[in-house]
Amino acid sequence: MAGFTIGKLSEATDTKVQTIRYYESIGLMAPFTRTEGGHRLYDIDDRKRLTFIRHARELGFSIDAIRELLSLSDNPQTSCERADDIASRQLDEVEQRLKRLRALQKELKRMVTECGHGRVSDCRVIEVLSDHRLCQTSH
Amino acid sequence: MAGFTIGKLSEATDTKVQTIRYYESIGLMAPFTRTEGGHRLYDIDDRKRLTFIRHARELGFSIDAIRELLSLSDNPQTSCERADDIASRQLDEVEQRLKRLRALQKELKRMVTECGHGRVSDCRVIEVLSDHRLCQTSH
DNA sequence: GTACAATCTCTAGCCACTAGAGATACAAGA
DNA sequence: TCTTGTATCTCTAGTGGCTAGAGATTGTAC
Repeated sequence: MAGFTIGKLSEATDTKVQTIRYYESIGLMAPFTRTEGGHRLYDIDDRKRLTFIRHARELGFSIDAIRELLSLSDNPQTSCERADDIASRQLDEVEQRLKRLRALQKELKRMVTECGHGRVSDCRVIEVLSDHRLCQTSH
Repeated sequence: MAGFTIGKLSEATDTKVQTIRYYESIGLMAPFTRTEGGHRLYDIDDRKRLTFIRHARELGFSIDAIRELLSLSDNPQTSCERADDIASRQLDEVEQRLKRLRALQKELKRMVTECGHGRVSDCRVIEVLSDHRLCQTSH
C-alpha cells in the first residue's frame, strides 16, 4: 500500500525525476497520492501509465499524440480507429525521416571516404558543404 | 555593388529572414555592411557562407560543429583532419539514428497492420504501447 | 508626395526536457 | 530520541534552433 516514491518510479521506468514532475505539470500524469509531508506516492497504475508514455515517446510520438492515445486507452470501449490513425501518421513521418537520413548517410560516407587527409583546401567535407550541387542525393 | 537585402538573401538561400538574423545574433555570420538607414546588406561571400551553414544544418550538423567547420574553411591551409573527424562523428550519429528509426518503423508497421479496426480493448496500438515486451525489436 | 512593402529591434514563445538553488521531509544508525 | 545524510519539495531559468509578433523606421514605386 505504500506505493512508489518518485525516485523508485524513476528507477523502475528509467525516467528522470524531473521528467516525471514535468509530465505532471503538463497534465499527463499525477501521483496516486502524497505523503503528509507532500512527497509524491505512485501506485502500479501510475507506473503503467508512465511506461506507456515513455514507450510512446521512444516510438517518436509527440506529447499531444500521447495525450490522445492515453484518453483512448482510458476509454477502451471506443473505436480504435483514431489510435490507428495516429499510429499511421506516425509511421508516415518515421518513413520520411528514414528516407532523409539514408541520403545524409550516403553523403557523409562519401565525404569521409573521399577526404584525403591532406589540407582543407582539398577536403571534400568542406567542399561538399560549400556547394549543394556536389551532393549525389537530394536531401 | 548594391548587394543583397536580407529578403533577397532569404529567398536565394531558402532561409527565413528571422533565421538569418538569429545566425547573426549567435555570431555565425554578419552582413557585409549596412545601409545608412541600418538595413543589412550582404555580398556574395555572405551568401556562400549562409549556403554552407544551411547545407550543414540539413546534413544534421549542430551549430557548434558548423562554427568549427566554418573556422576551418576560413583557414584552408590547416589540416582537414579535424573536419574529417567532425564529419565522421556525424556519420556515426546518423547511423545510430537510422538503426533506431528502422526498429521504430518495424514496430509501428506491425502495430498498424495488426489493428483489427475494432475496439480499443483489442487494439494492438494501445497494447504495444502499454507493454514493452510485446515489441519484437529493441529500441 | 504618398502609399505600402520591407526591414529594424526587442521580447516572448515553441518542444521536451534538464539543471540548479534553497528549503523541507524522510529513513537509518548511535 | 537525536542526528546525519539522502531524497524530495517548489520555483526559476536554461538548452537548441529557431519562429512569431509588436511597434517603429526605412526604402521604393507610382
